[in-house]
Amino acid sequence: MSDQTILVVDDEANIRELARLYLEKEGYTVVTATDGEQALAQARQDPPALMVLDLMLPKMDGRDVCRQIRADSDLPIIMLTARDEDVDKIVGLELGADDYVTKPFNPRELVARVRAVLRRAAGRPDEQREEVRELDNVRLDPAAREVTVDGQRVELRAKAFDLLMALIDHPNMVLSREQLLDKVWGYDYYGRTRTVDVHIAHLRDKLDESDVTIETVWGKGYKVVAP
Amino acid sequence: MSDQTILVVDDEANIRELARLYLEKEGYTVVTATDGEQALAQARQDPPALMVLDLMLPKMDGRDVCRQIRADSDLPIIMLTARDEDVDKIVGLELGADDYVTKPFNPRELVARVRAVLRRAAGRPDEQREEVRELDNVRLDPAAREVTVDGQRVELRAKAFDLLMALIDHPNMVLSREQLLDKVWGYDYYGRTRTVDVHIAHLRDKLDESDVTIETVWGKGYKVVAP
DNA sequence: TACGGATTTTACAAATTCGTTACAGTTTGC
DNA sequence: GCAAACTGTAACGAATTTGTAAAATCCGTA
Repeated sequence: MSDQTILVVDDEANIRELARLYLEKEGYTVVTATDGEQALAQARQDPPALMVLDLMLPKMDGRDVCRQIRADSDLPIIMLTARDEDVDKIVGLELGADDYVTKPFNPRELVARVRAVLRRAAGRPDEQREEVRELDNVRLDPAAREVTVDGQRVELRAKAFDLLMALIDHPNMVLSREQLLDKVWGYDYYGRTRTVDVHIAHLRDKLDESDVTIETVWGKGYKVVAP
Repeated sequence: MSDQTILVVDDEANIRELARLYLEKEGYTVVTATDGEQALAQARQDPPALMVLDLMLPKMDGRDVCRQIRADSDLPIIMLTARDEDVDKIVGLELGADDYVTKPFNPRELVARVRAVLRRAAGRPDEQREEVRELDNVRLDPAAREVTVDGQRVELRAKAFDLLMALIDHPNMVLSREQLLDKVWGYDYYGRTRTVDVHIAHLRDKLDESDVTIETVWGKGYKVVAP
């Protein structure tokens, strides 16, 4: 999660500040630009981890900024658009943005999408988010949704699989029940945090042949460790 | 679940009581206000963990209450709205509420949303620096919540861990018991300062293999030193 | 609609931590 | 040296957190 920089590009100050407020609260570093040229210059000079880009901008339209960026980079881009915009063109071939949020937007949704896009992009430069994870003798294949221990297939239920993936993506890092709910169940999940415990128990049961263990960090959450 | 207070603001008594009934059943403490001014006063004087706020209120509209609160605080707010209200504005830019429930509402849904919003709010607690600290042969990793001495894992309880981190962030500097209570227990902690002593003793016990020692500065506090 | 597995909630026991207190031991100022 | 102030620490009860089995609910499929 090493602090990632988000470049927010919008000509309205209150939108920039709203985005800043929520993104910084989430631990991101936020830099801003007010027009297209500035955005391009900024992105070139000090590439952020992701760009939030308004479609309508002074000096250079958001479309053009997006195209220029896409001409030579995979920098993740989330477009801010009007509700009646043709979304297919934005996210599709023509512009190639990674996602979009319609204005006026719910800042929590923006944060969720930023997180999702970054997660997708995280392993992308060479590999996909579908990349196979390996931790010690545990191997997790997202595409096949298959987990093996020492090459031996282990059957996991859907939630257990996602939970293991969330944990294994941050080995040796404590993840709180809240974080796990956000990652696995979604940020808008309405349920009890104890649900996590039950799935952890199930997972431990399934992984008892493996060298990977899920440790309880008392009062904080869980983490996965390999000896 | 350290009992959390919910402030329910609505001018209709039966709505307040319905909300109270269900929220109290869930273990929350409920206080109420009947108009906007009262709500603001109440929220300022004794901040609740979350506010359930009707959009239409006497004296001061729910919108204004929400804006005023948002002007200087992150207090979670759930708005009660009519079904045909423009939800984007409420949760989005304009008001910045955390969630909304349409009237007439299903009390169970209200409870679920309260729970979810509180969970999200709890998920973003104290943002300490996540960098690894090292002092002599002691290494402290906040993300893993792991301390090692000469590479050897040392198990610390939550409070001991936080205490060590607070001390190690200011090596050679005397920190008073009050300062430590502020940093580790939070500025609003109400308790004996001697509690610190007990945890210091525990920490010394755990760190006896290390070169780092916690010195008592008589009448002043403690400091951590490395030879 | 009934069935069956997956998921979530619930309930309770067990484990663990925490704050306080009490008292012995230390240090300081005089 | 002596009293007062301060600190170390063991012990204990209370509160919190966790593990887990069992019940309840959800959900897709036959």
